[in-house]
Amino acid sequence: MLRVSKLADYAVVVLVKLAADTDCLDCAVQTSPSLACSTGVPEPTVAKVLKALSVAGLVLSQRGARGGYRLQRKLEDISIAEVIAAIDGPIALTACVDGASGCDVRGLCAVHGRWDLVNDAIRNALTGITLADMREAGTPVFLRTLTPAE
Amino acid sequence: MLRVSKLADYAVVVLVKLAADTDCLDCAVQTSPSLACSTGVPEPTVAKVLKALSVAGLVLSQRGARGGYRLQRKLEDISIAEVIAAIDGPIALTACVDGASGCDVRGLCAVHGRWDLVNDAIRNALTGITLADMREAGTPVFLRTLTPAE
DNA sequence: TGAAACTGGACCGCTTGGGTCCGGTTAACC
DNA sequence: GGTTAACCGGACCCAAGCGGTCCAGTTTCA
Repeated sequence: MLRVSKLADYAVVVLVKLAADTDCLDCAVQTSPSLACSTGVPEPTVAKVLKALSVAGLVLSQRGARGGYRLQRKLEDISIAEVIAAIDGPIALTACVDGASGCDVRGLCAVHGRWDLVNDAIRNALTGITLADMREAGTPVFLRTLTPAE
Repeated sequence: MLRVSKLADYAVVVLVKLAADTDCLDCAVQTSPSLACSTGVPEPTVAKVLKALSVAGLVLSQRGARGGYRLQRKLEDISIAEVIAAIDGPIALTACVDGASGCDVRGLCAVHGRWDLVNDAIRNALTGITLADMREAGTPVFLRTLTPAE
């Protein structure tokens, strides 16, 4: 299904939320419990996401009392590709990308190493979209008549 | 990891192989056992892939003795997006795409409905690549300047 | 010194993809 | 007309990975 993990989805939500309340980067930090509350994502999950974003250099963490997280860069400077890579690892569609690991039928494979083409296309597409683009839809907080269509 | 399923990977391999031996569409069909042999993919798996490709209209199946499969269109007319959609279902990165099903925190979600942007970008990227492009790898053609965007 | 918050790791259940198997149906061939 | 070869359409099982949780440790502020 070519899906992105839920964690990556949460990461985008959390990052946008993180920017929404602290439009200046040096303002007060936000804690993971508060982010969990404002996003509706369970707190331990938020913590896990923030941790991954921290090691990836997308957010800054501040330990101790009055600690928390804040954005390290502006939303405009963070691409979706970076977020996905931070959470789910490098963007690689198949196992046999650049011959990394055991493609046991490589000798027979008619498209060996050609997924790189697809990978690059996807990567370029994701790099071209920033978190700021994602936020645009969210700002009208009365978001589109919540039709619980089911 | 934004991965594509192995089945979709196999599908591409099988389709390219299917075209390699029958460059004219009306030639003899190929059976799933023979495709399994020439691609190295287990036969039941090949059969499953071919079945899915058949219902998607990418290959034609011929039942009975001397039956088998053949391409319904040329490789140049089949995009990677179609193959992935045939195997893994519609290309949708997250569950909440176009509000399909239960995003239980939709009211809080700051990027509600914005993944469509990413989905479209991915879909366009995948639609622009055909199976013929994938096949080119068989010959040592360095037809691109594959600049990894990172 | 205690409380608040991040850090790092382990852990677990569930979903889902990958793979297999079997009976049924169709069509060519003898 | 019977046999055989191949697809068809399920059901089924196993393992890996993901989502989610928990806990002990560390850091910092009041």
